Amino acid sequence: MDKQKSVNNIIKARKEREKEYRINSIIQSAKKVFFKKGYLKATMEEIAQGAEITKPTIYQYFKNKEDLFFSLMTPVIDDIGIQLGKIQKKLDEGEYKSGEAVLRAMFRAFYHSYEFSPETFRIIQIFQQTNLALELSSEFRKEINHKGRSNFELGRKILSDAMERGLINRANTYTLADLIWGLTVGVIQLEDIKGDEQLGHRFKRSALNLAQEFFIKAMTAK
Amino acid sequence: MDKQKSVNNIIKARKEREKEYRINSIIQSAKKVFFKKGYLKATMEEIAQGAEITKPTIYQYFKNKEDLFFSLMTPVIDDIGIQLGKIQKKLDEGEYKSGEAVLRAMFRAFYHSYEFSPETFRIIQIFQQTNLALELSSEFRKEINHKGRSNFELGRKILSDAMERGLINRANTYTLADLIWGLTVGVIQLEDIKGDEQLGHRFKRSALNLAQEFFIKAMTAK
Amino acid sequence: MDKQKSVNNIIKARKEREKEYRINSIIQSAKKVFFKKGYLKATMEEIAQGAEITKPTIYQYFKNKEDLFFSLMTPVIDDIGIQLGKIQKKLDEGEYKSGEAVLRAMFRAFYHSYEFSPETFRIIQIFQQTNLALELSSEFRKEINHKGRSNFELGRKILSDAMERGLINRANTYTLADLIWGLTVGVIQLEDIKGDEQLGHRFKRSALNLAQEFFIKAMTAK
Amino acid sequence: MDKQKSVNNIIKARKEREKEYRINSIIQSAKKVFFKKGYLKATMEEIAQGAEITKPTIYQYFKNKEDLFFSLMTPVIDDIGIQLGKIQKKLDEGEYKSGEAVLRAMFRAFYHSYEFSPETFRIIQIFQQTNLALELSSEFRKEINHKGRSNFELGRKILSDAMERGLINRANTYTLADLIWGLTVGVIQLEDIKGDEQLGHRFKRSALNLAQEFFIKAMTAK
DNA sequence: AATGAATGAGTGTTCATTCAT
DNA sequence: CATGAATGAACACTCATTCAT
Repeated sequence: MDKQKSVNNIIKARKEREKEYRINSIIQSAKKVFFKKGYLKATMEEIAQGAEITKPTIYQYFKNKEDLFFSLMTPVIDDIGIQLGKIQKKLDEGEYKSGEAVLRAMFRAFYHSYEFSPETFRIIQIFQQTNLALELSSEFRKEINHKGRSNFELGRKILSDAMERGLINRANTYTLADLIWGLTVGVIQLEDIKGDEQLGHRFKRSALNLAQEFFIKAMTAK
Repeated sequence: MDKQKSVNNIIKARKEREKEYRINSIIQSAKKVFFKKGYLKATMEEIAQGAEITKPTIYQYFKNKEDLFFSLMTPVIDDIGIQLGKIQKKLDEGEYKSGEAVLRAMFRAFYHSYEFSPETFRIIQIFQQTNLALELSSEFRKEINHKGRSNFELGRKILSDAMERGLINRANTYTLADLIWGLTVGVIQLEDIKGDEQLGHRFKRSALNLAQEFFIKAMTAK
Repeated sequence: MDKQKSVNNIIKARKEREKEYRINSIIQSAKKVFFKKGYLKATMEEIAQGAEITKPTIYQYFKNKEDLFFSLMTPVIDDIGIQLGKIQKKLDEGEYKSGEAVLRAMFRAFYHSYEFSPETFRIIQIFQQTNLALELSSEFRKEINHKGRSNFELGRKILSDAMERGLINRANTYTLADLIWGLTVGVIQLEDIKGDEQLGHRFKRSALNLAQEFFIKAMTAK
Repeated sequence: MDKQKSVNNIIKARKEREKEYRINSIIQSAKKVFFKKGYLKATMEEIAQGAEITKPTIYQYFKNKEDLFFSLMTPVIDDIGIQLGKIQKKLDEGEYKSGEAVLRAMFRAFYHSYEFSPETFRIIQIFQQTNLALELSSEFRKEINHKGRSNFELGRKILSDAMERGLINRANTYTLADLIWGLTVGVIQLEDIKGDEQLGHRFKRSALNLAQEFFIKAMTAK
């Protein structure tokens, strides 16, 4: 009997794996399609084809197009939050000896998700655009906006703590946080576009690096 | 008979005026609607209503939705080109005494169109998004890309000239030009979004100013 | 110039006629299809085909499926209301010499719309069914329910007035009004079904007539 | 070995019981859902959930949605047939002393199923609607229609026998049978609708009672 | 026997675009 | 020149039904 039970468990585990695999393949395909087409132009049909399934199967795992889209966003935003949390902790523990280190870490927090998965990162941009234009059902909108705001506040906190500790120059933390985020997104976006046009791959990313250097220099200059 | 001819001319002139007026009202309405809804969500119907005409009339003056959209873009890109041209000229004539002045002028060149008409400026962002997603008919795409590239080259030229003259520090001009543009667009975009959420109006625009200050400081630091 | 104006008027009038014709052909087709298939099974496609147009054209004249459906209902309900109104007026003016005349008139008020257009009448039945099951947008639902109730109240008023005047026997007017309506609808419904099955065409309608006779006899019996 | 056999029988019996229990729980759930939603809006999913099983299990016991639906109908129709059969028998045996008693019994035959289970009764109404609209597979349609007709003939027979015996006035039995059935269904239907709108619960059912009184009075009047 | 998963076939609705007037 | 009217092509989403396990 125990044997039977363990066989059942094995089957159950396999099914679980397959389910996760399925969800994952949908997510991967959705990422690609949303990335390539934007929210509105992306069709469930194309996403399904990319995942090698049929449309209705998507609806088995995701309530609707919005739900699917937001499922892509959440991990990125969460990831940024986690990275920022780590910085805050290290800062609290006095592990940063220079403002440069703090700022570099912050930039990396944002840049991290992009490096790991540029497609996913651009989902955020698409959200920012979509957010302006579409009436997204507030259910998800609220959640996302909440998380976004919470990340923003975390960033501000880090900056103001770093100021308290005399690691970086004083400035309006709202403005600063905006600047870092806007700069990162704007430059990445531009690079994406240029990348599409094959206009000099080797220069990609260097703009962002340069931006950081300038930013850091300015914020730590005596 | 001469009298008749001149009457005809007057009528012709009026018709011309009316035509321009009509085109202009379409463009103004299109600007608003594209701004508010993005390219895909914008409908010809809504644009027509805003221009107080009916849908088919738009097609009298614009080949299709794309054509209309690009008609909005061109002046903005041209405007930036003109501003950059002026800077180049002043630079050639040795009128800039400091790197700060040059860079400030460059930022203003980009920022100019936004300040003058935020709606129009955002059309460019929408284009950047759309460009990635839509299969835009290459006819316009080429034209726009050509102009964009030409602006980019103009910007690079200004930067490298300024370096030659020892006004700003040496750096990769490709990267620098990207940085200025990406930073401007990214921060404006962010401010637009935040503006929608009413999350602190007074901080708007200051992020962009701060970014410029940092940038200038770093590029002119000894 | 007057000539031109009158020509324009003629054209305008023709267009008006054509428009009404179009709307009418949609309504006729919708009637048939809703009648044949019921609300849910009826498709906009089939209605369009019946009207010899394409689907989107329907949406030029009707907001959506519901709107179209209710557009069919309203006239029938209104017609009944008008018929009842006439009865009330004649009753007020003392024109009915017997209870039999009043009741016969009431039955005819309901039966009138069926005789004139059985399809349209059955729409009401479909509404009653649909009303139970579907979440119809309350906008229309309210309007219809209001009219229905108002007809019901009108019927009750006639009955109670007739009682006051000693024309018919006293009874609960709520119950009576329900009875007349339920009986009419129920019998017509049954006849429709039987008619479909070709089970004795000559008996059709006689059931309703018989029901009326019984009803009248009972209500006017000493 | 006999022991084993009897154990097997016990198990078999249990399985049989469980199977019946399962079928019954599906039927109960289906009744509720069809009642609430009508044939088309009712989903197999919701029926399954109500029966605390999953969709495919339904297909173990019922060929398809239609089959399930008709499985609900048959008992109601049979019940009416049984009630009518009893009346016929009593009539044959001369147990009815008055026409009133016969007619009252007939009404009760129809009303019986409604009183016992309004949900089940409304299935019949839904069938009448659905029958008109859907292309039901003729297999079941025939069976149902046969039973329906047979009930109808039974009703006619009772009426004509009662006429023969001088218990009720003479009239066309086809018409009369239609009238009784149409009246019952129509009034119940109306009451159901009104019940939903909470428009006077206490008046419910009284319309049907009143209808019966009128009917009886008219059929037995000298 | 029961189920998780998958899917084919459909349906209402929207919108850029065209055309006769 | 302007427009009322029409339409082809899409697309999100649903559901009865099947199948491997």
